[in-house]
Amino acid sequence: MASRGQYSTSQREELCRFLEEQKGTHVSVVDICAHFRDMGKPIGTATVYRQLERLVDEGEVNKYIIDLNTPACFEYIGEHSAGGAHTCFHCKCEKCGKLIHLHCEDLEELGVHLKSEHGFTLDPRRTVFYGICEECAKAG
Amino acid sequence: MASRGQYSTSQREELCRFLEEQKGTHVSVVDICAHFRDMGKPIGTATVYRQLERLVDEGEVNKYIIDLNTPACFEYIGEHSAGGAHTCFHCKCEKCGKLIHLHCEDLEELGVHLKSEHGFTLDPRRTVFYGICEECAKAG
DNA sequence: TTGCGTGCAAAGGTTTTGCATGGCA
DNA sequence: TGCCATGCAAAACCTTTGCACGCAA
Repeated sequence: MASRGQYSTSQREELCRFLEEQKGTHVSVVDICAHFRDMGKPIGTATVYRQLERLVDEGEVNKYIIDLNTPACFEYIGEHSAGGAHTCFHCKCEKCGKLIHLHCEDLEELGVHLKSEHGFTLDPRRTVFYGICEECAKAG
Repeated sequence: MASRGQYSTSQREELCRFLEEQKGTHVSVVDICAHFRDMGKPIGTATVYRQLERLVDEGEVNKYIIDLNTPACFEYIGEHSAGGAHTCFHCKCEKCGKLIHLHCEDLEELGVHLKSEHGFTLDPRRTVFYGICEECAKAG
């Protein structure tokens, strides 16, 4: 969908391309800026934020809020994919602080269950599972 | 269980009492500070943050993040459920802010799944499902 | 030419931290 | 007495905003 009355700039193009390449992971604004700086073609932070906001509105990108004091994560999910928008879940280790991204089909059940049994519409983008990761559990 | 080697101060006592009185709603750090300032017995912002952090660790208080650029919300949820009896999950409505307590057997599966499939030990006390509650969903 | 996009710098607001003081046990 | 908690102020942090310039259409 062509944006209504909005321009397509080289920065936007490159940002989109980069996000698509990262499909499956997420990146923070800092990551993005660092990438383009390293490429020798820096993009202003404000621009990145503004374009990401548009992309989120357009449904091409998901924004994840892990917690305060952790920069937001962004993930490309494809063209305003009405139907199969595939969002992922997050686990945050309370010990080491590591963030784990889960693309797990079984977890979709959770949303279904909450909806049918409890009438609650889960928002996976805001939901974070807290606990202890495998390594920390082994370490004691 | 007395906190291990930690003191109980008047600030902590008063903060706890205030939070208990607010049970069912959520308050921000700014709300808390304003309350005690109005009472003529101000408590430093840093102290409030530090005590809240302890209370969250102890499982007596939940911390909610509605979105970045909105101060975090805190809510008293009761004494440390130490023994573990039945763990209670929480759903937070992003629209009306309502907190829903779920005592649901089926949700125990979530912990089992995360453990067996992803090696992650879920901490139900700190995990909050974000989304839209039934009423708000109907209201559109 | 029109007006949106960019980029820099500064502001905005929340949360954290350093350090000296005060209070609990 | 020893150690933790407090409080102030400053720092750190992410994110937003103002404004002049540049570029797409």
